[in-house]
Amino acid sequence: MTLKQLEAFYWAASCANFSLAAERVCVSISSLSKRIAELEVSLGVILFDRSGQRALLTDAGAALLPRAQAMLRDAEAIRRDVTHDSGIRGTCRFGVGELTALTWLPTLVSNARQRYPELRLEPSVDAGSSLGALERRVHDGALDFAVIAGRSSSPEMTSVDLGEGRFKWVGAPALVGNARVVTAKLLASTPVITLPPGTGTHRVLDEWLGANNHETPQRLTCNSWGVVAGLLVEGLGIGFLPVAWADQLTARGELRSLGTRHALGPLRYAFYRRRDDTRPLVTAMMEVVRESIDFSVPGRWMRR
Amino acid sequence: MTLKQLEAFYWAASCANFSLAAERVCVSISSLSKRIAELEVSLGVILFDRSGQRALLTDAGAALLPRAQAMLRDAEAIRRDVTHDSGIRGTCRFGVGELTALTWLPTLVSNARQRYPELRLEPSVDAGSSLGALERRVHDGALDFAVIAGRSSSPEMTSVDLGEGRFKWVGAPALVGNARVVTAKLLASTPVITLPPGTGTHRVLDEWLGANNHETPQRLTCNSWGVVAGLLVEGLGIGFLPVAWADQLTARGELRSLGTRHALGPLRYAFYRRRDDTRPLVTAMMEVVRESIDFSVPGRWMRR
DNA sequence: CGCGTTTACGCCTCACGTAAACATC
DNA sequence: GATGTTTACGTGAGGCGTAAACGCG
Repeated sequence: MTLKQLEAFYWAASCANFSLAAERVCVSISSLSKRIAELEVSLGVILFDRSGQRALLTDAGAALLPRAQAMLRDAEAIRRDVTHDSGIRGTCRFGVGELTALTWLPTLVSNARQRYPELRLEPSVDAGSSLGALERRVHDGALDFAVIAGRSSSPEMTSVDLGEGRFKWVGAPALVGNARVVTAKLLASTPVITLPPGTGTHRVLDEWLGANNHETPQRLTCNSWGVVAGLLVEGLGIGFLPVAWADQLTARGELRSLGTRHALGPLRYAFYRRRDDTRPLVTAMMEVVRESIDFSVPGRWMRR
Repeated sequence: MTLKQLEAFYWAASCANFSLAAERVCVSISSLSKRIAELEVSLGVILFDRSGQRALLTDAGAALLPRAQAMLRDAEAIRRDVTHDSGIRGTCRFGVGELTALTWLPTLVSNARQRYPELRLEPSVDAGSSLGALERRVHDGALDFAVIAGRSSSPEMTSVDLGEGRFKWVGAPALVGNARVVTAKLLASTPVITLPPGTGTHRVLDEWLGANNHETPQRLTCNSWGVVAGLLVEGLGIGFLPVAWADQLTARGELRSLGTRHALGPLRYAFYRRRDDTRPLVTAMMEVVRESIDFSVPGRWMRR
């Protein structure tokens, strides 16, 4: 039994498949498989049930899992304490939505690089695909954490609230004319440009429509905030943008702000991580996220 | 950092020198040294101060020691629990005095072999050398434990009381004639045959002499109980033997029991182990010792 | 046939022991 | 010179990745 074997086993048991685990451990799938097989020989116990297509933990494997985790945690603690070093190094893969990517992600990367120079960051931007995609990738072990709108659905995940983003209704001056508010008539005559169903933003729209008893208007969706803003500026419909973006474009005269009876609900963001992943790396990154997150950034792509 | 490196480090730090540690780990001194050197490189810390003749723990090494021990303990616990196995295997080196060796040591070996068939026992009999020899060998790491008369002197050792052995004065019929008690006159005219100074038995004699205000008689010492008994039977002096031995030889008529005003003090035996050695192996062996120890065994060598 | 895991195999590193060298007392 | 540790070095096992094979859906 070696620490390498325990590490291979732990990640293989924690990730969706050996492939993802092998990436974590930075070895080939073949080596990962062999390390696990050797651990099984060493302990004289079968850890995975290979009868199916994917390897599943046996009871013995489930019994070993927490102990292996404890060993790895202790080993990490030794490296950290004896070396007098944060121990935050290696690779950190995380996911964010496109809105985050376009606003405070650069701040996050900058802060993280400054605080943990030896940490290699691999942000993965999920461009408005279905809401659960990032969460699933965290759950599968492909990502260390994700910043997502909404709360966790799986009991194996934990989410920590990070604050909320707010939106403002806007429309191109040429489209809305003298209108200053979003009326039922306006909604009936022009499409709402927003993100696709399944995204947090789309849900904000649904809730707003329900609260205002509006009929469902025609929707024009695109999975890119940049494109959404562009379409709005082009006057192809009305919609809402993050407050900072809306203010900037309104100040330039490219868009006009539209009032509403009820304000758009906020979009709450949360830090998602696997409940059983207690690595200091993830907690450290959560702190960096907390101090980097800022919904008032106008978005770099706008600074033409 | 590997478990092997931690193991090498732990035993090197716990034993008196690398030689003894290498025996524990069952590798050459060279390999042990290299493992430690590699651990130092891996952690980026010097663990031993090699300036002197013997390697001494540095502060960093002292900080690592308990953590390394914890890691090894956990690793052992995994092997034990996952394998559903006592985990008592390998080699157990221990020391006993000659009196023990001649009485209940066979019982101990038998019980231990029955209970832990995979455990290889290496008893080391200390034939009446100085009292501290066995204790020092335990302290140095050459032995896992020892059964010694008397209590621990070092704060790094713990001793657990195991019971007491009692003695009876005897003399050969031809020597003592009609005498039935040990008198000052008898002590003045004939030597006392016993173990050498520094042994627990010798101390029992000293205390008895003091309690009875006897002058120090002539002593004939030998580091072998067998020889002592033989000399007594041959009538070369008086002395005392473990009760069971004395009774047996008295019943055969080879010796005659001698009364005294004050009885000989008991010789208390204790199980000695290093305080910081918390291996289940040692505790398990202590249990076997407790159920094997029996001072009423007449001693196998007597069954001619 | 795709996906996930294992096996085959050549390569090369690394860990081992023997023996010599080194250092301290 | 005795004791204790490290270095030199040749050898062999074992861990690695590529690529092919296997097995389940």
